[in-house]
Amino acid sequence: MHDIAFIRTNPEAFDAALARRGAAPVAAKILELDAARRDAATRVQQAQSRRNDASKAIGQAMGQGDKAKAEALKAEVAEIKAAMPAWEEAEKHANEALTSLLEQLPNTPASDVPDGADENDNVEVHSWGTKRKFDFEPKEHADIGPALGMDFETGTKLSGARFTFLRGDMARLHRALAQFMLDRQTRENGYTECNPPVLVNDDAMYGTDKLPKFAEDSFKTSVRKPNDEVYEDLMEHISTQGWPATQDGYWELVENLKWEDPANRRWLIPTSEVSLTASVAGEILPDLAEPIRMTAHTLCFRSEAGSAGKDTRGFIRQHQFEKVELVSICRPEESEEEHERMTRCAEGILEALELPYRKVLLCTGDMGFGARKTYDLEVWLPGQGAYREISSCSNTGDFQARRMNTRYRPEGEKKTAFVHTLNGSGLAVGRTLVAVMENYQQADGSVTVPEVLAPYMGGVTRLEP
RNA sequence: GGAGAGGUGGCAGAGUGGUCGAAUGCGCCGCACUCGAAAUGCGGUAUACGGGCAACCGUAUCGAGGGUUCGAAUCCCUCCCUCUCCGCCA
Repeated sequence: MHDIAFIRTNPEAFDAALARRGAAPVAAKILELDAARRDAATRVQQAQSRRNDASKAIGQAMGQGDKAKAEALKAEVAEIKAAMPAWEEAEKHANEALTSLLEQLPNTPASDVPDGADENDNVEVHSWGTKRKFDFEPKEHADIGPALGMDFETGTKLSGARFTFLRGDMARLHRALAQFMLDRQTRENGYTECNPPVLVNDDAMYGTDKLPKFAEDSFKTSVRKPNDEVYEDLMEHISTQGWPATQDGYWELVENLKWEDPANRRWLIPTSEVSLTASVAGEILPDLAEPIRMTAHTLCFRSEAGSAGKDTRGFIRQHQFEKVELVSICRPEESEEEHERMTRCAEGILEALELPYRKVLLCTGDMGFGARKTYDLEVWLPGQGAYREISSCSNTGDFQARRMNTRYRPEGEKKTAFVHTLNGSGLAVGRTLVAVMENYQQADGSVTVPEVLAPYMGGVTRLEP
């Protein structure tokens, strides 16, 4: 969410910043709604003020036993009150219009983010590692996986496309990767291990800018309203609109009733960024002398609604996957440094696993909705002969903090200020498994286990067909 | 799932229709006393929005939302959450 005070004083700068992301100018519309909102609010407040004064006077008059005066004042208040609902409505409408406009606008990019339309305009910051020379044709993970316990067919049988069933040492290797990442981020990088809910409410999703714009990208639990509530809805409809003319019309009406209870539905988190970041929603944190650093290894769920036909083969793009997430909550002046640090913490995993990668600074056109600056880490996949995203580290500035109202008290200051929030993958476990398979594959179709994982593999050093 | 109790400031806790943004205590900040500290005394101590150069003023907020009323922390309705007991359960 954007700072309305900033837009008021810098409308051109605001439009210019959003234009870098390809958005049409909106500042004028925002200011118009803002002015309408404030005008209505002021009138409401003035009316309330007069009402409050009169009500106090009534209390005093009654205390002195002056009934006539009290009655006269009551009549006056009645008049004041008559004018209020119209302004209250006006304020409410302007407010809603303003909010629904603002919540659809992406974050403004940081000044050092390159302009660009899509991933082709991203800028490589550096690359690491040496691509292995193969004395055979390296295969894609999807080709060597099935013989090693990566069972796509059973996943599909149970749950459909984009679900996979891991067995044996393949499942163990997957677990080992997650364990290794989590241990590394907690023991060496100072993140606090967390185990958060993976089902969250609307507020958590909204605060981390996944709602309202990206509802289709997430799965949600559907909770039915109690039958008597649905019945009430039905009766209300019939009492206002009358009975449907035909039996079919009746069934259609029943079909179209809102059976879902929005208050009790939960979203399956698309990333534990949601749970970890929203854990500080609504709070005023002491002084943030040290950033709050949290990590969690969780399941993540994505409907992949916009990716039909993309990466349908293999383990790259699943509806359900695991990720070790990094989240930092820090002071505004420290977030850039924290962003670099967080990215380093993710890079450290790839380096420990000796997986070649490159670090990419995303251009304005490729950044996520809430980000003001993002680094992607792309791992080298020799089987595919391509770099593929394995981590994304974003600084959202105060964008999420405003949405979820998370503040801190700067030392020595009386006023609170919004925190900055950052999130990054450290790393996506499934894609790391893919990278290990493709980089550590042998001519006979086996895969050797990276050395750093030895403590987690119980003596298994190689996945054999 | 059933029965009951409850949700008030940083914390504890009073307040059941009026001058209550809210007693009191603790905590915290400042001042006084002191060589210094403790103890004591005095004063201060929520958040957001709007207006004002500012001092400051106005409005809202007592779990959330709605209602009654001239006026709601207080009365009514709905929901959420916490605690206790029973049941069930990994």
